Amino acid sequence: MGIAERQEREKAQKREAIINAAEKIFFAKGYENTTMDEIAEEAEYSKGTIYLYFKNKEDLYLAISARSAEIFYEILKEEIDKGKNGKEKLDGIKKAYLRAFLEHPNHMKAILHASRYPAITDKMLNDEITKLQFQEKQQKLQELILSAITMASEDKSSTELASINKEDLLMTFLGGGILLEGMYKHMFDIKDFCEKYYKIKPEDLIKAAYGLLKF
Amino acid sequence: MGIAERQEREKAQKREAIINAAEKIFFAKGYENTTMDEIAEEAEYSKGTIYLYFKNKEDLYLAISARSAEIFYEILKEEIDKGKNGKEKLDGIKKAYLRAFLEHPNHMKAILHASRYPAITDKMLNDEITKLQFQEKQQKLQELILSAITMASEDKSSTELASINKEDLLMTFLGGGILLEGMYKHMFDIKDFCEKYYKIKPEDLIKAAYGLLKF
DNA sequence: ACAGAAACTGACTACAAGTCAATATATAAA
DNA sequence: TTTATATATTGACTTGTAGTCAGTTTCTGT
Repeated sequence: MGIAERQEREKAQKREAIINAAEKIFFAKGYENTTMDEIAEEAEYSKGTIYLYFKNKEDLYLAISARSAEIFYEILKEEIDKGKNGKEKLDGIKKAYLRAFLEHPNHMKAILHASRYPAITDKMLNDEITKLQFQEKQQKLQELILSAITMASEDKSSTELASINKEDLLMTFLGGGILLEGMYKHMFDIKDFCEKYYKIKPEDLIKAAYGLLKF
Repeated sequence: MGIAERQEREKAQKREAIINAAEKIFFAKGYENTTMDEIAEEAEYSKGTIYLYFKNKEDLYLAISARSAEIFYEILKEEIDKGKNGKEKLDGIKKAYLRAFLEHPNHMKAILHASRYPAITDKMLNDEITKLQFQEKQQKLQELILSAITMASEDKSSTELASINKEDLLMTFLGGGILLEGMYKHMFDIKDFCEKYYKIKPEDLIKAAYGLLKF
């Protein structure tokens, strides 16, 4: 039994090592200009081995995107947790976006770029495990943001926020995510997307998206 | 002289025809899944001919992006012009973004996707003609938005907007453009980008970008 | 020590971007 | 009208890279 566990651990470590090598090359040269041979060389494996751990080039890039999403989530959580009251927590969300882009430009780029590649989107929409992981993260993110909003709207000291509808605010973020190209392929098919993914009426999403551009 | 003019006109028409064919295939199958042979067949030319009109695949896609930017600009102008006062004109900006995404999803996608491809960005940054065209459009867009803001801030009826600093608002849009991935490649290298392109301090841009996420 | 499983390799295949010598067509000159 | 020159077009070819797979090496249990 110990052996099987060790084997699994080693496999995961090798996978990580390949992702590290790939990340290095991808970030330095860009997706299109990176060859699998280069990644293989950097990882000190043959190309065939890379394909034992990842279905194809896009799948490997997806792994980097997933890691990037994790980084963003951690920053978001950290900034929200830092806030002492609702208002501060909401400011934390904005701060997190900016910190993420300034401190981890390549990883944020990876998140935004993931949706470009058909195979990545396909896997996200059709592969059960990937889909579940994605939805789980998505939900954690929503809960985090919603809790900040809830606290802000219950916060007596911030009079202007107290009157704001919680669901509207959440939708603002979801709409914002779509406009920001978030990780979604289907941002463009807004009509379909609303119903399929968020199960809300497009009009409501549009209303929410308007909110994002409010100043 | 008449002949030379006709030749030029025909050349432009052929170019347009190729762009139309390419647009059809790209929008139907996506950039990666489209081959130059397919485009050539749709355009009823040989592949070699396509390369007489466009340097490469990315260059052809850039032409579609440019057309898309034109469409967006027209919608933006239309919605801003529709507004009777400053407040309505500002609302027009938001409406334009949403109309554009709902009515021309593929073209908006083309705008967002252009920055992904190295050769496209390269041409935008290094080819003098492309650069000039891009900056010209950029400026027209800025003027359009700025005029709406100016009018809004001078508008006696909208008390809340009267106090807002014009430059701050403009920067909010520029920052927003960056966050939205606009058409910019260098959105990610924020520090460099601020100084090179807009000649403003990053801190100011960040302040402006915060504004975008304000609710 | 051996058999079978698992991990790994790199030469090979398939496919698509981009090239270019050859060909066809249009224009100008004689 | 004929010929020469310029311009437009072609598609077979070259090149580069993603992805495969038959063969080899290494590990594990008996």
